[in-house]
Amino acid sequence: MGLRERKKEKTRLAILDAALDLFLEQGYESTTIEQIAGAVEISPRTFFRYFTGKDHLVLLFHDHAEDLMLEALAARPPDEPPFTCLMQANRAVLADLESATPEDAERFLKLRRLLDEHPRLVGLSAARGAQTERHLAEVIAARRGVDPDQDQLTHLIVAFAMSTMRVGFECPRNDGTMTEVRQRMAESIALAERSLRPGWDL
Amino acid sequence: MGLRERKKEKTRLAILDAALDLFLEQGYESTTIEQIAGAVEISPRTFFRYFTGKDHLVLLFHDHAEDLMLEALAARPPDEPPFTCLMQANRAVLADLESATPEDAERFLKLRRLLDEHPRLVGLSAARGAQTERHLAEVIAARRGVDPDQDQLTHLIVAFAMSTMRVGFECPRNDGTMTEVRQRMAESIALAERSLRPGWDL
DNA sequence: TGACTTATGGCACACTGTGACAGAAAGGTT
DNA sequence: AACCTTTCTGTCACAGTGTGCCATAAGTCA
Repeated sequence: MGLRERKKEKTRLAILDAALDLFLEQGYESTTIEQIAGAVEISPRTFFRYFTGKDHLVLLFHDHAEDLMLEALAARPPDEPPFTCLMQANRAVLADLESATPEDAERFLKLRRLLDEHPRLVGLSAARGAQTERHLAEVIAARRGVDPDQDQLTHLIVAFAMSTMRVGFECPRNDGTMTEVRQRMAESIALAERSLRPGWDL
Repeated sequence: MGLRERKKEKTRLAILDAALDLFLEQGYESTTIEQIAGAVEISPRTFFRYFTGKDHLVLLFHDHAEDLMLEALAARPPDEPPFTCLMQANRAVLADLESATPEDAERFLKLRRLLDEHPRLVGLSAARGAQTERHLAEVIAARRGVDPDQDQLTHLIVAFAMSTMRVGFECPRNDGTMTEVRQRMAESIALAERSLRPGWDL
């Protein structure tokens, strides 16, 4: 990896970290791009070359999680029931989180605190989730051999799976440690699996 | 009702109708507030006195639906299982839709077409849905006698109910008639009810 | 070194959204 | 009718977001 790319990645993380701290200090809305750019000594114009906007900073994890889920899904045996697959994909995201560097773990926990404090960001998160839902629905529809535009069950399966994930991550305000998140997420998955009728997703 | 209020309501609907048509004609993003205001001959400033922004126009139905659901929920017997209640609340929204004036029905169908054509608006819709989910979770938590900040099952119940609603409304692209929407919605509710274990929500 | 590719900063611009203020319209009173 | 009060409206000013364009600076490679 050349100097150029290393420098870019460094700037990228510097922006992200500065932004997260500013958001937590003075709130999301009241933090301007100009302030973020100022904190890492770049021009506001350059900020937009790294991120599409303030929102993007909050959704980095969602981007990553979606990638992981699609990967995990592709790796599952084709005859595995769809909801089971999706739960495995959820666990894959969780596993990735646990194997993250301390820096990334800290970023994730900061993000979680941010979501707890700013309901608007939960909305943002949900909007991004809708996008992921569409992508997952494509894959699950293909697995089930149905047309994603016609089959409601496919969408219901994906929506339930995403709900499970969201509830595990967002819902009960926790003390903000990684193990706590792990527990909550596992609890949510167990709850969902126990709530559904066997074979409902076939 | 005085002249003043009648006039306001007229302007309100004029803005809404003009906006929906413009959105469908030239797309959501490429329609500016200035154009909408121009179409109904008001100043852009006045637009913001009727609606908080372009988004608000798309979310009027969601506002209404949330009100209906909260009302319906309050009217259900206190010992009814939570998910059953929520499904009844969903049906209440559907019933309201069916008893709507032809004008309102047309607005709703235009909105649906809009959502089909603009994925970003689906995200918007999901963000608004997250807000409704929080409100519903408060009510359901109270019903179940638990702390909404601690109980995951409450959030899962609400999330599943909202998923059911969303899938019924958004998912399979239909031909755009009111009876079609009714069928899809009923199908989605039936699907959800059949998928869950009896007593899972207690 | 010199020629190249790419990143950056500055500028102009369109759009959204809000506060402040002055004038117009509606409502009520005598 | 004339009057005052309340509410709505338009104009102006302003901060913030986000994008296209172009010159310049920094990195890459021969």
